[in-house]
Amino acid sequence: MTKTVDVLLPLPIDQLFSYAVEEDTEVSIGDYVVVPFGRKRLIGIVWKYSGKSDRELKCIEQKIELPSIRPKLIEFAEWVAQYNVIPIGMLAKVIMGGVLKVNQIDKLVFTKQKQEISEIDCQLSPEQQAARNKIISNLNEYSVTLLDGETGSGKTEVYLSVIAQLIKNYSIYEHCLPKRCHSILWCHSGTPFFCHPSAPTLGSSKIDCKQHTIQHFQSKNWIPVSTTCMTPFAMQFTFKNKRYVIPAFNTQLDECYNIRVIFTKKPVPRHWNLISNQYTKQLYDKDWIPVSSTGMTSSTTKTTCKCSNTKRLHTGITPEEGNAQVLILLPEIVLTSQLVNRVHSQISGNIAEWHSGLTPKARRNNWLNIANGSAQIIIGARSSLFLPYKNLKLIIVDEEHDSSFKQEQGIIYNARDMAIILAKLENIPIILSSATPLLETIYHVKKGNYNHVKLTERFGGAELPHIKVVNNKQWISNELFEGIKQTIEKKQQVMLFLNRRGYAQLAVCKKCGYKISCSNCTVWLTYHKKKNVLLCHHCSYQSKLPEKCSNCQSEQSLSLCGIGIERLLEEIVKLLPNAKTAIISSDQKSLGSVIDSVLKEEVNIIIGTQVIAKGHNFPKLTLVGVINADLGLENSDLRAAEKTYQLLHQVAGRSGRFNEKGTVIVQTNNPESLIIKALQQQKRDLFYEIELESRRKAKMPPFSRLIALIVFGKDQFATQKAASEITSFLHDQCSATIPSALSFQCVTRKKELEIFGPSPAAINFLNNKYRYRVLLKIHSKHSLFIKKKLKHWIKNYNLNSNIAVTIDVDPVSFF
DNA sequence: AGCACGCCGACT
DNA sequence: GTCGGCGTGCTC
Repeated sequence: MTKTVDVLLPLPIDQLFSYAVEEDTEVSIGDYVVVPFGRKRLIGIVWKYSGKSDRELKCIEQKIELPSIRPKLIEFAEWVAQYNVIPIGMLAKVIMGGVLKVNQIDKLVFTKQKQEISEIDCQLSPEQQAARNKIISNLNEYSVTLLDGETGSGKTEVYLSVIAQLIKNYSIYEHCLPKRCHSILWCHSGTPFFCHPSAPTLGSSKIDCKQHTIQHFQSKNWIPVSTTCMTPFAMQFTFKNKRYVIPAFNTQLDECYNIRVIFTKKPVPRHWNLISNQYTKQLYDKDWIPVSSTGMTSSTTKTTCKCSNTKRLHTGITPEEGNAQVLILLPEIVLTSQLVNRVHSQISGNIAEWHSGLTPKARRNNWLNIANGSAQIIIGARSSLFLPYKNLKLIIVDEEHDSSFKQEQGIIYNARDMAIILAKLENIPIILSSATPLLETIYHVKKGNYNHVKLTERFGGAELPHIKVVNNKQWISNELFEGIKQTIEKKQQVMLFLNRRGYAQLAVCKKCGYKISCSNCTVWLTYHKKKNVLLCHHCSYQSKLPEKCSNCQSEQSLSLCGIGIERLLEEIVKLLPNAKTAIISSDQKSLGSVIDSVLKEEVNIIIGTQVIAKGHNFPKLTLVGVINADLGLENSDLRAAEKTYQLLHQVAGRSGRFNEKGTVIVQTNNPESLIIKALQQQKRDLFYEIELESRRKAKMPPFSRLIALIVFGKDQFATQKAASEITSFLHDQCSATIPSALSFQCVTRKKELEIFGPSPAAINFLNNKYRYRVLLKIHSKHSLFIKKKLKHWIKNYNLNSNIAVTIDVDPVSFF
């Protein structure tokens, strides 16, 4: 009987496809294969062994010689797909990273970069040292640690130092290798002692390790094992005069891990083939990989291959089991290259960047480096979670509160949350770093689920800025104006923060009150003076500013209302004609040159939106002006308060570093609000406490779970109807009269689920489509039941309609 | 996702 | 008469 396997293909489908495996090809789970699909050929991943099929199956054409993906990644992908209600095929796409294409297989040649690991060259303060040690003491299993501290307290230094240590723990020094023996085994203390069956030669030849070699490995908790005797069924060895006997080799193979086998330059003994062929194959199947030392000749490599999975090493990829891999997740692409540079200057190791902005060549190279284990530090955005790591040992989520971790387009998932799941599955530690953690994180810290490492000292003893609150009556209040003037006179820099792009929020007719709105969406168009267009910030629709009102035809009646950063710049120039200004917003293509000119002090007033809140350090900046602190609170968003607080805190943190104490002037209409008070008095924890309490009362996350459904379509009536239908379907499914034996369950379910809506979305009409929202609030731990029902309903409903439904699990935005 | 098939309008 | 629009459906 021929073997059949289920293959996952990179298609937006929630389905696996079965294929037959021909006798002479050997595939196992996790391999990349080329399969015929329709009239095309595609690369997919062997996902599982398949059951019987009643149809004639096509055959797998070819196995691609790449390291197969780890079983945990399959588990993770399944989990993510199920939790977020994503078609599983979409995960094949992210795993393969857009690198594996049928017509480019020959390009998958890996160029090796060999780098020695060197010491970290930055000095940690005693506090940072303590934080580092606390984290390092617990690197062997799953744990979540909140690394908490103000901007400038050295969170990055601490985690980089942790990474350097971790990588060093796992790396094997070439110069430490003993010269005289054929092979040596090292296994991690605390793990069962198992040895590679290639060991028998050790029985007769003495291990001649230099003292410092042993010390080196012992200091890293590795224990040398020398075998004295070995049969296929039992093995003995001695360590520190104590004799260990391993009864049956293969029965406990599953438990082996953390064992390194190092081959020396000498050829592997001939009888290895004879004795251990089947066991070697088993080891390969269990993902044991020999670490070959450099200098091994190609003929030796071939000998090694013969006795195992013959094809694995043919691509020229040397598996490097010894490397540990660390993933640093960042919220935004622009931050990755900055961090890459910083890491390069502090740790030397193989660094790979990963985000959607890479060139195809870099993408391919980085992916291969990650897949074969030679990339040690991976700095990436959301999608890097799904890469086929070989030996992932630590995850760091920097700026963990940042809502950019929530992917809103295509597949909807929250990379921060999924990172925690991945860490749990892999049983590895994860560090969440932020000055203003998510409320959820604080909640878990309080409950004792997460560790808390706090840094309280800022770099160079810099003090927290002084925060003044001013009533928001003018765009630029007198206090702020005076502040700017004084700061410039002192030859320091000012940053003005206004979270609104463009020139004016909207154009309104003075005669009839008509407001110009987008023709595709129900939003007002924003006037951008530089481009001289009215622009829709949701669908990018553009139009010219009309001469006369399109509603009442009166000429010259349009008035521009509201202030955006372009207008703010104009006002500043009016007030301070000699000021040297720069503007930073997401409308610009390259931020780098602007940031450079700020650092070179060619600029003394920086005006910007959101983007300036993140990451950039300007040493000469001592005054931050928040033009309108209330902007984020306009929409009815569950997290509005939290997000606004985080943003303002983050912006305020830009002010005053090194030896200058900074000032922040906040203009607001609600000086008495909790957010502003907490910000002004620097009482972050009080804010969190009150906010948590209000969430508890409203039974909102983290005290419940939310799922948002967005129903959208071109026909308003049909869309509304579909939204009502899905709502009543859910009502029926979750509270209907069900046979009495199950009734208890149903009563619970009724209590467990609340359904709100349908209601027109905050932006009722977007991209030419009408939108309705339904919000589900789940009070139990498990939401899978509902997700399955939803999936089913959508699958059937979409068969004959123009209506689409997106399912947003744990929504972050609510428009 | 692609890429077919299929069923109706403006053209040599 | 046909070229071509994109609505629907399938891919092991």
